Amino acid sequence: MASREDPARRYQNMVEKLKDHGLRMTPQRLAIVHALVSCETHPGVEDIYGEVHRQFPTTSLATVYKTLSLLKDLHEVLELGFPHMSNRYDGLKPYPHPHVVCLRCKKIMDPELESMAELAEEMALKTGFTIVSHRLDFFGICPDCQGQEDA
Amino acid sequence: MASREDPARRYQNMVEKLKDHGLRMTPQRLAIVHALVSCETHPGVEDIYGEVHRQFPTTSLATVYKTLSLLKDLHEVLELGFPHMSNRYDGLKPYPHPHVVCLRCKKIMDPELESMAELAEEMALKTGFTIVSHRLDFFGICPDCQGQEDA
DNA sequence: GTCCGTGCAAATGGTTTGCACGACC
DNA sequence: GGTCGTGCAAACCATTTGCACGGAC
Repeated sequence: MASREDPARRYQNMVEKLKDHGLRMTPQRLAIVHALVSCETHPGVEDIYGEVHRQFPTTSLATVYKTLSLLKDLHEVLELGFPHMSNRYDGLKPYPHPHVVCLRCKKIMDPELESMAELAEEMALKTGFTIVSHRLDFFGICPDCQGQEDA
Repeated sequence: MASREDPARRYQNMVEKLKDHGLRMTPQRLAIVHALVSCETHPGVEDIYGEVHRQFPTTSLATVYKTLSLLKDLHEVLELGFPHMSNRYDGLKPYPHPHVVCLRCKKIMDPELESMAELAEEMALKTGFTIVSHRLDFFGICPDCQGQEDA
């Protein structure tokens, strides 16, 4: 039973969505979609570019950016922008959810937190805002990096 | 009784902190600190620059950035970076806390939410991360903007 | 055959930096 | 008087855009 974040299913979803919108399925686009669903670690543009470039050495960074922008508009990928590091992308769970970022190795993980929906609700009530999205990030040091001496 | 976010108190705190670190109190710096504490709306660099520039017309944007960077390092101001809009600053509550951002008028407010500490705790337990900071933003439409027709 | 997507290169824009003059202590 | 801060201009750098060729349908 494939979960909602099953890579194969997500791959199909993305391809279908692109086709449904009359967009052409080029090898580069397929490779970008594949890179997105094959990576649990919230890849950056350079990661995706590297992956795609291995298969299609003429691929440009601009194409990666353009395709990511498309998928973002179709709500098939979640873009995580950071002030002091380049964007990271989540194609497996393309909806707002909490993240934990390791400040040392830049790894990004998805913690299990249930209470976000309630928090958004509480927010809307207290402020009168109509909430359309949110962003919750924790920053710290991951278990792997805690053992290491060097800064 | 001045609250912890009292502008006058925050102004004093910042000035003291700067002095304690052997930093010079120039008129520009005082004006920047003043602009920071006089604004409830999480001003952007341009806002602060505008305010300071009114008093000291020779002031440059670079000076504003440099001073903000200093205050940030001293944990006397909270910097809020956003992917698609320029940084906003909070000198009244220079510690991590939730924000609500109006997508239309770019207003930023501080909602009252208690449960963040527990959430961070839960996070640390579940992931093994040592959490050092966090960021929680809600995005939506504020009450003032909900009445307006135009997009 | 038509139109869209690609890839190159140049532009963008907020932020940062280098440097020389002038101001603070 | 020595050092730090300022202000100007140039550098930065991830991301975006313009445009002409080539590929998808």
